[in-house]
Amino acid sequence: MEPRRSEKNNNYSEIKCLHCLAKAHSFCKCIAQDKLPDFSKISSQKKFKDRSYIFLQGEKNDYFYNLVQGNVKIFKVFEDGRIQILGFLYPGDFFGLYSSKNFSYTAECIGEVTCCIFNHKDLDAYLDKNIELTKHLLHRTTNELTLMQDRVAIIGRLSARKRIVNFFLNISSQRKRIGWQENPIVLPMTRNEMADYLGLTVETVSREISKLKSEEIIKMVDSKQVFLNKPLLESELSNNS
Amino acid sequence: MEPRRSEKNNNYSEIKCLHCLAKAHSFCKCIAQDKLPDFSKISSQKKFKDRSYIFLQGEKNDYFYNLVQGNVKIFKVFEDGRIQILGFLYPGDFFGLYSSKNFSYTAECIGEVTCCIFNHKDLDAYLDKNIELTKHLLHRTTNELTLMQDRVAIIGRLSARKRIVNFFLNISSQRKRIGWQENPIVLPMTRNEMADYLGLTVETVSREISKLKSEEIIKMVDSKQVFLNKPLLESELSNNS
DNA sequence: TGATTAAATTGATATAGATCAATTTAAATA
DNA sequence: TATTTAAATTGATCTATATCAATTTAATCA
Repeated sequence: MEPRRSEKNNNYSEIKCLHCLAKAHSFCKCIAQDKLPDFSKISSQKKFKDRSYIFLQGEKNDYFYNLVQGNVKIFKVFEDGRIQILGFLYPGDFFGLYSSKNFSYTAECIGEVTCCIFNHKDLDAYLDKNIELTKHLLHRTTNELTLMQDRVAIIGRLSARKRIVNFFLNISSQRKRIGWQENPIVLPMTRNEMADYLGLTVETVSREISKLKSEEIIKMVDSKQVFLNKPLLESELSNNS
Repeated sequence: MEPRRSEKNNNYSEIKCLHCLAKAHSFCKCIAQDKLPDFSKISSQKKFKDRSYIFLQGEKNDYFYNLVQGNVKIFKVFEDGRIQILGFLYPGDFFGLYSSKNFSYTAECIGEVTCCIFNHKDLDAYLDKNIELTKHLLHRTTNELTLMQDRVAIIGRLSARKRIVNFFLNISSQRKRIGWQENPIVLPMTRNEMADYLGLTVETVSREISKLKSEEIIKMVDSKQVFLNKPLLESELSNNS
């Protein structure tokens, strides 16, 4: 009989949100337990393979995504093939944006990824019923805006060395925020991706990291793990020489 | 007797929104006529002098601002005095952000300015009563975020020339949007401010503008007005040489 | 209106970071 | 485990933009 379980789709429909791993960090964390089954209905979960595209810059944007598992990078591509990475996303981050224009960037999976997918219309209708959620989404979006403003300033005005130092410190505090160890940090991205994120070239990133190593401001645990001498890094940032 | 007019303050209290010049472009444009007197009560209007600061980076942020008249620039200052301008604001733009952290940038008047000022608490309480407004604010903030992402890509990856070309074209379409003439554009800011906005120096801005002039891609009507050869400018942007 | 101050332009030079190229190291795969 | 492929590092050189400095033009003020 299965009266309701299979009514909508194969995504556990009404129960998936109850067991969601990312809920604690997601925009939907403010939804009360008893409202979750209803909320569950307006999204579906989908898995993506390593390096697959979730959507492409320029495509029609009808969906809003919430990252549940894995990492996603969002980036813009220029006519000449140059790339600017806008962000490396973590579980609980949302993307695709809440508006029905075209995607202004591409979203690509780094490793295996699971996302919740919301149709704009459905999400919009749900927001009408839940002002708390709407306000929370507004807060999160405002926060994203502030971070993006920081990046404009960093890319517009800081030297390569300072951009990298700042990048390391940011990763460290991000890790702390979500309860991971803040010191040896892990760089899940390649040097090339770091460069594309910081508005630099691989070579410059590599050279500057080498310098920081030789000055013992950082220490490589292995090629992906970096131990930070935080006081020295902080002083690097406020150093006007 | 004046039973209600002076109840709250000297800001026309309940009627100022009815006559607001900026309403058509403001986040509050979705508020119905009959709800305006109530909405009017949660903000006050204030005038600011040319070059005065509305708030400073780092100060406690208890207010949300909506620009009614004039222009405002928002910018970040670094320890060494360098500046990164985040935006030149027009009537209908909001700033100060809807969140109670510290201001992450400074807001300064360009010319005489009039602002609507909202206390966070009061605005927050009002949003609870008006989901339409909350959603609209979310939309606008999302839009700001998209624009800021564009700027990260532009500053991170485009040459000085392309940044300037893009800047001119943006001003032109912004003017069109608010119903002003889109071709000779007016540059209300100094070359120095342009440089601080684009992550360049004055000298570079000046030189690149001179080149565009000599190549007849732009033509100066006077030092502040620029006539754009739009097709040529557009092709500059997609030019990979 | 002339004097003062600020803004913009132009030139000469320096340099941070890009580009091109080779090598080393690490990761993926047969 | 050896082989292939990709990522990272390092070197040599170039170039776009910054810096320093002088001049011109425009704006402000007494």
